[in-house]
Amino acid sequence: MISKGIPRPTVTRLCKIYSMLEEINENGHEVVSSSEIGRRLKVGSHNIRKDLTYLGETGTTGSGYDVGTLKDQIGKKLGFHVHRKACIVGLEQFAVAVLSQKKFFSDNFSIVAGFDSNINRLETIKIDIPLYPTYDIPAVIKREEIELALLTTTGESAQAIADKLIDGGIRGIVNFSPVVLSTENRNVYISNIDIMDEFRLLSALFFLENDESHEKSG
Amino acid sequence: MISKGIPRPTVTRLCKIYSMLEEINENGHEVVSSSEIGRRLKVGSHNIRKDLTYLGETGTTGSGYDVGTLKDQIGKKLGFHVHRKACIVGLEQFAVAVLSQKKFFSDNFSIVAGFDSNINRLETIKIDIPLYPTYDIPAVIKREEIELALLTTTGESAQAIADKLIDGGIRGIVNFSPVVLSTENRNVYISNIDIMDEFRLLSALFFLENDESHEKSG
DNA sequence: CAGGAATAGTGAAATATTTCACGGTAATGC
DNA sequence: GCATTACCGTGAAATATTTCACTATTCCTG
Repeated sequence: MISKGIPRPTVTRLCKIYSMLEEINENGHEVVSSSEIGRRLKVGSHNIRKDLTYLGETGTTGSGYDVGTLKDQIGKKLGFHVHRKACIVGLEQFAVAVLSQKKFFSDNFSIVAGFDSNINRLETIKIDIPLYPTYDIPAVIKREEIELALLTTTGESAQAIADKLIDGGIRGIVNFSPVVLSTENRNVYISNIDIMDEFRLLSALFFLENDESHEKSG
Repeated sequence: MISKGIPRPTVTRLCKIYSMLEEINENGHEVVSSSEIGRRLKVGSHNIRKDLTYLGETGTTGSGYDVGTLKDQIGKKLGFHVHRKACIVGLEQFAVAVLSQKKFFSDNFSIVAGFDSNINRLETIKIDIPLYPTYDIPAVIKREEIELALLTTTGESAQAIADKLIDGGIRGIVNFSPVVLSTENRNVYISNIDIMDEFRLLSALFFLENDESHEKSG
């Protein structure tokens, strides 16, 4: 029983490491060290090695990790070998931008449905995934066994849409609308992404940096 | 010396609380309790109250926080009273979607410049902010005293763009390209946002949830 | 204005996470 | 094949963060 309760920060880093390994692999490198990974992620190599211990027997050599093997091990541990279906709700500019990226139709995920409350938009958009009105959300989620959703609607409708998604049995929602979604349902994971919040966080960080260096000398 | 070294998780939550307070304020509510905030953020009320102690004398009553006052206090502590200029690099669909949102031109931030390596695109886009080619990045950043950047280019050019931004003296970068940016410069904060990574994280979380509930009973 | 209910503030305890230090293993060079 | 170097794995120590328990304050009701 080596593996048990992987800490959340570790899971987050493993996901990033996985992405990085894909990238490294494309560039033709075959081995990578914990310090190299750490440098890229701005995290100590200790931390990376610790993270990797949660994979069980990491099966690595005494001189770096084999990129392909490590990627597979992370993938197996975190379930990336299971292909998952996703949908996108809200079909305005932002959604179109996302849908134009090929990677959302290969790899581990594929977007298999789009929803919008504006029926007219469904007909004018030229995308080769099936499009539905939002009232069909629960039915389509169930029928297609969709597990993930990318929510790009306005703040006003976001919570109602989320409720529909959850009603259909969605497992994860990436929320790009500017409101914080909430649900009592413990089976659903929600990731709220808000550019304005990111701006705020960054500006707070460098603001506090100055602020706190004052206080150190006081 | 009540205030000192606010923990990073606390800063992150305070930013979210700030956004939430703006929202609550619009809906006309005047007071809010720690448990209400916690419920929305999926965090314990203890945690919220602890977070708020970092504001110094929070000056609240024994029955909830005054929404406007609390917002101002967070804003003052995190530096949101200082208006900051931002720029956007990469002017394709995603950028257009962002630029159509009014909030990026009011409040605490304003986008005052756009950059793209494709000179032709600069002329065809109809947006009322000044547009420049990417080689002008350092000069414009310095001249306009831009502190934040939203990076929406492809992965290939992202790091080179980031270097230019940093060269110009940028303080924070929100990176929407799919590569993890890195810099040795300790004065620059970078937030990497990758939708694919979010999908991975969410799917890992619910995958592990099942996995770990097995192990509990074993 | 007294009693009860709801809520904030906070030091201390409990937990979680990161960092460290060091033993051990594989490749490299002589 | 021996020494050197670069690296991983990991329990233990150090830190950071969250949770708790309890006191004090305000509001509400009668």
